[in-house]
Amino acid sequence: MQIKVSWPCLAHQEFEQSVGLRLMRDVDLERARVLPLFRDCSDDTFRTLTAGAFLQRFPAGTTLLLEGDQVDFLYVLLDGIVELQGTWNDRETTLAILRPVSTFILAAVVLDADGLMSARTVERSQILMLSGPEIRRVMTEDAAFAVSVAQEMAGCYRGLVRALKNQKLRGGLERLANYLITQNLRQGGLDTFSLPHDKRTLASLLGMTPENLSRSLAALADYGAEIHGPSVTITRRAVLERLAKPDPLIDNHQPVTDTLTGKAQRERWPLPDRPVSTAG
Amino acid sequence: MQIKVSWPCLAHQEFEQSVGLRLMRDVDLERARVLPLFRDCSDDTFRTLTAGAFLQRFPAGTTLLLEGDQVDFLYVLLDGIVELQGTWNDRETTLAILRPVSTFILAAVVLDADGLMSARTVERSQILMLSGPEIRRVMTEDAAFAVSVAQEMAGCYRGLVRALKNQKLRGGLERLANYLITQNLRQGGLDTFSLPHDKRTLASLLGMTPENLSRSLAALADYGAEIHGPSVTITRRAVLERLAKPDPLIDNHQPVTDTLTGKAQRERWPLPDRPVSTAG
DNA sequence: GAGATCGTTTGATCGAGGTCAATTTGTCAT
DNA sequence: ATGACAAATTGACCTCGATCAAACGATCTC
Repeated sequence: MQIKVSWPCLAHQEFEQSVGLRLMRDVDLERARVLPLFRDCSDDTFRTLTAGAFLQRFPAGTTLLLEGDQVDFLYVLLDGIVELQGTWNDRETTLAILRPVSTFILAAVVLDADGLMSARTVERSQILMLSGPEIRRVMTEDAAFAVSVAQEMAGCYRGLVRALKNQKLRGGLERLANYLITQNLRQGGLDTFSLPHDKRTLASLLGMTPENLSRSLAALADYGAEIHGPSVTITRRAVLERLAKPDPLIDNHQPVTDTLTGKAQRERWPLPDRPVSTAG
Repeated sequence: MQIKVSWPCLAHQEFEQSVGLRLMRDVDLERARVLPLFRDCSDDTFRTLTAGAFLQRFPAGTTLLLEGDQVDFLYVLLDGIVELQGTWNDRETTLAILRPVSTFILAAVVLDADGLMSARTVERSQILMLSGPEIRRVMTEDAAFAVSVAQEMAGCYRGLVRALKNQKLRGGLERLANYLITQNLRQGGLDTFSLPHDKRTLASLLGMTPENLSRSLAALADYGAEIHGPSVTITRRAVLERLAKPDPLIDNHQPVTDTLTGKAQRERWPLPDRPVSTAG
């Protein structure tokens, strides 16, 4: 299904739409262009990459990639929510929840290796798929693009270091408290906000069972946070923070303003679930 | 393909030696040149990077870098052992143990950010230090080098994905069993081999307390592995593997032959502690 | 509206793993 | 050897978090 395009003919378009697959429109190109990954590359590079790319809509619950699979594409989540998960011995854990605009499985693409995690859509999602071989080829020709890839990888890496420290150094209640603080800041810092996912998923992300998450949420009433359904109210922030002890070397509290650029913007990933808005 | 560096004047050399600091000799340059990170870059790039670099010996137990510090250098461990650790709230955990030849804190260098982990020497170590700003500058000019950096980062990233899955999906005994199997394969696969670190460090790497590691080691007698001091003997491999259930998507069993190249070689890092021999 | 289904909550129980303390072993310097 | 110190082991105990089971609530279908 290689596509070599100026622009799609009608028949092509009809076919693609029938399977939820489309070539890229200008609007979509715009959205991709402003990503840190593509912002600095040459027009030529960008054109090459997007020419062979395509855009697809997936319904909720679709498995995009199974761990162990050969990875043929770099995925860019433009709309919707995607969960990255790992499995072993009938156990399953959520490694990250992605919101637009995020890339994923870049590492596997760079190394032409198989994926170490599965990816599935949590909600109906629009995803841009770029040819893996093309990415690798283009990297060797456009230093600026290769640098962007390295920076993106570095950001992802640091996200994972944070996640690992979070997991090894903190207990469940502490992880939860920090998650709420982070989430609160990301959503604007008001005293009341809402949980962005169902609790089953959240529990898996935090490395606990749903039962335990439920109890922990209740327990936070004594520590300045009250939860009713998906709604969270921080009643005594100081108390909550005394429990959570947030640390810039573990928690990334980037408030995600659209104007944010540079190194801060760069460390953008397995931050369990932070909306990184595109500047477009 | 030797690189002629302009050699330091005598006074300079004396000063440097007095603090255990040296510019690089040809032998050292050779060792660095064959690293995946430098193998593909131009002679020009390599010369630029190494000209401003220097080599230093550190005694055991030296803290090279404290988490949160600004990172000015890319470190390359040429000899010895280095531990990467993270801290929070008076707790401490080992994130990786590095053996020659490994680079570390590359992500922080790429993004010009502060380090998320501390680094300290476990044994007397020889370390090559390359200017961070130089690395960033050179990346933009030599696409091949930028690609190498991206690949190195991708390898490190995948190592961390494995570590996180290992931590979240397995229990302590399972982590230990898999550690032994991996270690055994790395050391040649004989039935008897030895633990490469003291048990305190190993416990921290595996995410458990020293007391628990001790008990777990004893418990493995029932699962086909007997441990006496630092010596491990696998008595019934099948039984041990039935407990461990090793998985290529978590455990990297690369036997580290010197001739190994390509994508396998590429995924080389936070593999808790595997000797990556330089091909030289 | 009745029933089915799924996610969440709650309770009771159990096991893994952490903590504290005491003992043993090993290593090194005197 | 002896003593000193650190590492490793062992035991007792307790906490955290997992598991099993049941009840509850919301949503959807019929």
